[in-house]
Amino acid sequence: MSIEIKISLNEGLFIKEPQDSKLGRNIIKHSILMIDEFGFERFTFKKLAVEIGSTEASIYRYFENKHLLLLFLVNWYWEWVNYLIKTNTMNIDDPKKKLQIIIHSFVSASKDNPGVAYVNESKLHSIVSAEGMKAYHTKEVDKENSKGFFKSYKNLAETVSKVITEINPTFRYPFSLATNLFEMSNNQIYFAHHLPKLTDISKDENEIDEVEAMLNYFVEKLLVA
Amino acid sequence: MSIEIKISLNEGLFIKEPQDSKLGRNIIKHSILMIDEFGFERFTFKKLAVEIGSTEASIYRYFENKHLLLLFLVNWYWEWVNYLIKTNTMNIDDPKKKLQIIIHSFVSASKDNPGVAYVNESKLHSIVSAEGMKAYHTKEVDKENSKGFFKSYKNLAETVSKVITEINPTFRYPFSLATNLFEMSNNQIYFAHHLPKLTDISKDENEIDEVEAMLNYFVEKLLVA
DNA sequence: TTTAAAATAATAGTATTACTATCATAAATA
DNA sequence: TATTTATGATAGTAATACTATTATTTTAAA
Repeated sequence: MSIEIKISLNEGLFIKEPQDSKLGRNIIKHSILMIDEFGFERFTFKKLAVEIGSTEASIYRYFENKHLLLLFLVNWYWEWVNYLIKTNTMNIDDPKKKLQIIIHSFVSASKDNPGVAYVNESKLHSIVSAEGMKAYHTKEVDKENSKGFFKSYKNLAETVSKVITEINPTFRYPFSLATNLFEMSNNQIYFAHHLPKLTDISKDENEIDEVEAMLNYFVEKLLVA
Repeated sequence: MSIEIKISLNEGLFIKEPQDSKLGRNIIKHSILMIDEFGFERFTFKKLAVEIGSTEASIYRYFENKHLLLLFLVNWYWEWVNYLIKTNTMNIDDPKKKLQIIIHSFVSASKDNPGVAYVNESKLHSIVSAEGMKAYHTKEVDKENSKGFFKSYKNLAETVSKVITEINPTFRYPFSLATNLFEMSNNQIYFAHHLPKLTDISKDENEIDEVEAMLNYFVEKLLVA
């Protein structure tokens, strides 16, 4: 017996719910592995089809194109982080403690978690860190935004901004700080791995902990000190 | 009579220096306009060639591919911001004042400037804000980094981090803060335009000034208060 | 001013990508 | 068992991202 988590996402993100069939779950699973391995640009539906022993046509029955597949994965991740935050802060009253848990979730949504069989949360985190922003840096943002394709990120920002406001009701930039904590977390981890001169976070060691400490320090200074 | 600025960039970024010929400058000029108009994904050398009345083959003599062209433009922008910072802080002693000027340069490297004939700095700023991160979020980062293709960004981070350290010598994250100020500036402007629920910056009005005020506030809190 | 060198244009061609369409077969369900 | 539904196999198209070749124009040197 096990607890099953199914994350529901905006129906416009897919043609057919991939989480409800074996092939669909296989698409999710192997697209995560392959995007992480080859990068988004070099990832194609053709390669994915070969990998999972299916065909391009079959994959196109689930996702309109690889951009929407990425958007699906990124949304899944945002929802996942939201879920982690909700469950882990549920019984916590102190908003400062809550924000610490949020920051911990941002930097390590991968570790310690039960997880979903067909999602490698750790690799999905890498993808979000390395490719996530490509999901909303396109000429279709406005159209896609009106369809609610970024709802999960907005929810996340909303959740975090509320905690920020709880800590300091006079702070004027709760949403900007919320998104910046998330973006900065991803960015600085990415920099530590690939462009170390752009960050103070050291590679190879426990950069996760360092980023966490840094974000906590920033938040302390901005909201409390 | 006029002052001419020529920004020299890493020679690996291009096959033939585009700033030294009419066609090259045309490539720069119209690629900026077209990437801004259509977005990076939909921009192609074919379309650019038609636009400037040249051919794909001719453009390929200047740039290996469109990714390297983007990297060229983004590097140009980084150098340009660096140049603005240098000239505008030259006679300033107070490091806090210097950082204010730096922040001003980040948010509005477009306005008030003399500029270069074949570069629309304002649109280039939009491109950096919307597409800039794509220049280093690829599977080739490490290889390209070893070739020095991100030198200009590192220089910028170095310059800014020094000022940060001048303000507060005990601050432990000068590089992370430097890059974050830059990234946050671009991000929050982009959010204000396209995903307003993710930011506190209001659209349409003078979002530039708002972002500037926010970053100044953050810096004040983090380094001084 | 002629001549050679260099830059650009014109044209063609290839492999890959991002799809769409059709039909056959297998699996699930009524 | 019949029938809908999902998947597989196969084919095909238009666009993209190049490379190669040859012709023509521009520039610079002799």
